[in-house]
Amino acid sequence: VGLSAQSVSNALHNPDRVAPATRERIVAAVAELGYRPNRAARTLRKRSSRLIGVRVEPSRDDRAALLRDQFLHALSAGAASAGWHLILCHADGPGSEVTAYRELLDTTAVDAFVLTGTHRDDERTAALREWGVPFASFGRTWDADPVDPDAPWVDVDGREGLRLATAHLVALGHRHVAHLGWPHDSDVGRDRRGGWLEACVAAGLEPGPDAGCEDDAEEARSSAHRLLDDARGGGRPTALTCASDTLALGAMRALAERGLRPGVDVAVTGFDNSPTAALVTPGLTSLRQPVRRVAQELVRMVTTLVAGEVLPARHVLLLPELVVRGSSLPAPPVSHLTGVRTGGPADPPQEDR
Amino acid sequence: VGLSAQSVSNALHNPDRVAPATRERIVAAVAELGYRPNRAARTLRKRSSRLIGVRVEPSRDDRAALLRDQFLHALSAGAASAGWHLILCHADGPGSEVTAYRELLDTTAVDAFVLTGTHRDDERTAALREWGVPFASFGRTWDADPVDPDAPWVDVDGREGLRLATAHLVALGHRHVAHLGWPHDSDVGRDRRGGWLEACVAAGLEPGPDAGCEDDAEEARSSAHRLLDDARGGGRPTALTCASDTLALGAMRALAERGLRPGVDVAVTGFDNSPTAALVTPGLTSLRQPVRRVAQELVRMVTTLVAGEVLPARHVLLLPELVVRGSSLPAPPVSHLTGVRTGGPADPPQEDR
DNA sequence: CTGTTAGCGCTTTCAC
DNA sequence: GTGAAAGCGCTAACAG
Repeated sequence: VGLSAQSVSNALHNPDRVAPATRERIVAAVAELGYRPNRAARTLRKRSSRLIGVRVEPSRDDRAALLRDQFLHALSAGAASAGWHLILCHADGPGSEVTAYRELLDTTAVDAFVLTGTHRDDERTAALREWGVPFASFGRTWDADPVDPDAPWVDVDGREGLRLATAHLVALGHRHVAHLGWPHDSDVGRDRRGGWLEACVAAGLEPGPDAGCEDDAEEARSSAHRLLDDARGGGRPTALTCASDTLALGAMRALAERGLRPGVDVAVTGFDNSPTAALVTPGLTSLRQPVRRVAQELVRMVTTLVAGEVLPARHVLLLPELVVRGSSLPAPPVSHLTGVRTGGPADPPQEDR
Repeated sequence: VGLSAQSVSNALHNPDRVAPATRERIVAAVAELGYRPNRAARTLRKRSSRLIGVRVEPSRDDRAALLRDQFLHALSAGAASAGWHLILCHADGPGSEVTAYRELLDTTAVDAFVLTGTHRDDERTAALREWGVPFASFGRTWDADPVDPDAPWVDVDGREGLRLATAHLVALGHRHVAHLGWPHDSDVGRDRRGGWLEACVAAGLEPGPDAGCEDDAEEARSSAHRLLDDARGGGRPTALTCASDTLALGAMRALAERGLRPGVDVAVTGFDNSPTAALVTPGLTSLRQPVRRVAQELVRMVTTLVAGEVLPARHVLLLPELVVRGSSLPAPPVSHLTGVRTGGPADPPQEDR
């Protein structure tokens, strides 16, 4: 346009440093010629790539881990709207994850990381903290470290979720509500179990039996059988709250093996509201995680941190929402001949607030 | 090490241009100092980023689209083992996808793309072809374009899959096998339906009724009801092959509404072997897509293309594998008291060949 | 076989 | 308000 490259750069990034008229001319030319700044050159110069590293974990076929797919999409959407991109980071084991992070960092390939499923004494948070790399985590860090328990995270309130589920069951008249959760050394598991316990106590009920097992449908099946043989809390449980959809689906299999109908004979609730929950018959009552909002918050956090600004809130705890389907409702599905259905695949469109 | 930067570069990328002794010295120093070449600088100089662009599509809650998650992981693994990385590309609508690709290209952010779910007259393949950008697709391009029907793809043989499923049902004694597929304008749907038809004919059976609907569990439910009311092919269908797990799950709901038991009263098969298939009760017989191999082939293809070499095979068609579970087996699940189970969540570990 | 030169496209700094 | 100079870290091309 007869101007120096510099003015173009300024016009695009420091609009106030350039005469309004000149700027207009430049912007017009940029649009017309379809000019796009070169990412690599900018990265080289600014030592910042506007790239967020995320690890994609291997999926196990026996887990209803579908949340991850939605999460990645939402995260990608959030990043895109802020002019950022996601780069996937591959690590085979838990140990190699830190190595993979280091490599991405050293090659100036990423500015920040988003972690998922952080746990107590997580080596990833420790490493990133030590390196001074911006990051945020989906899931509390559950950090016992008194030095800096302040790693930024966004999480969904599992305790409140299980309180909601349990209260829902109590409202339906259940007096013997059991819980199928994760092992006792799991912070998330303890949190969710706590919600069940609180709701039972709040309703003046003696809590039913509870069990903890890995997030595996087969283990859940055996554990559910044990719970159904247990009469603590006053008689066989008539309702079963589970810490995840995977566990709930395992429990539903146990019910089927005993000739019991989910909802009608024993109410079952899950957690995550995975697509599977809507697809099984009867539909699985579950707790929807506000994945979109989680992702938005995470992007906001890491971009803020990369900009060197201070976070308004280092921890965000969002509320899950109960989605009621047939697995917790006493009425059996109505015949197709009547055209009436009970909670099934045709849930109302899910506007993820 | 008292050597020039150049020799270091050579030692790492053109090992034969440097004296073996010098090279060893360099390699040792590199390891000791933890030197990592800067990605941005290399990209700038070589005009190549070793980045593959992939779009993550929005997930709908009513589809068992879990394959995507596994696929992304496998692709990431394949890329990593070749020294490449995946960058996620976000696009809201189908139109903006091409725009998003263009932007990633213009900023030299990516060297190639991997597409999924390509269809006839796909604007993405058209654009990438026109731009001369290396890409490969998971899913045939079904290209009717006679000019260059040669876009590289990897796909899974749906026709053979439905042949396998149908043959399995025929072997169990079913004589009235229906098919629940996708709309007739879907190439994939036609392909899978063809497999069912062929297997029926090969077994000397009059094909049962068939229906096509969108990949939506609710639509599948109504369609399944219609099929079960249909007596073409000689009597009410006793088996139902479906073009996807989502459809099969919708069909299983229809069965439940009629008081029919999957497997025992009407056999059902799906396609994809999504995690949901293993988690429902009874387990859903399905066709496993060799996702890992698909991903490996795709990475091999795009890296070969980027290197400017010629592809040994531009099209790779892989075979799915039948995974038999309770939904297609006549015996009802054995009581838990006996300890014996029929096809359920505890499938043997799945070594994705 | 090794070192020097140059330049990828951009932006920070500083004259003008 | 605008332009010139310099350099981010790397590697292709060539000279020594």
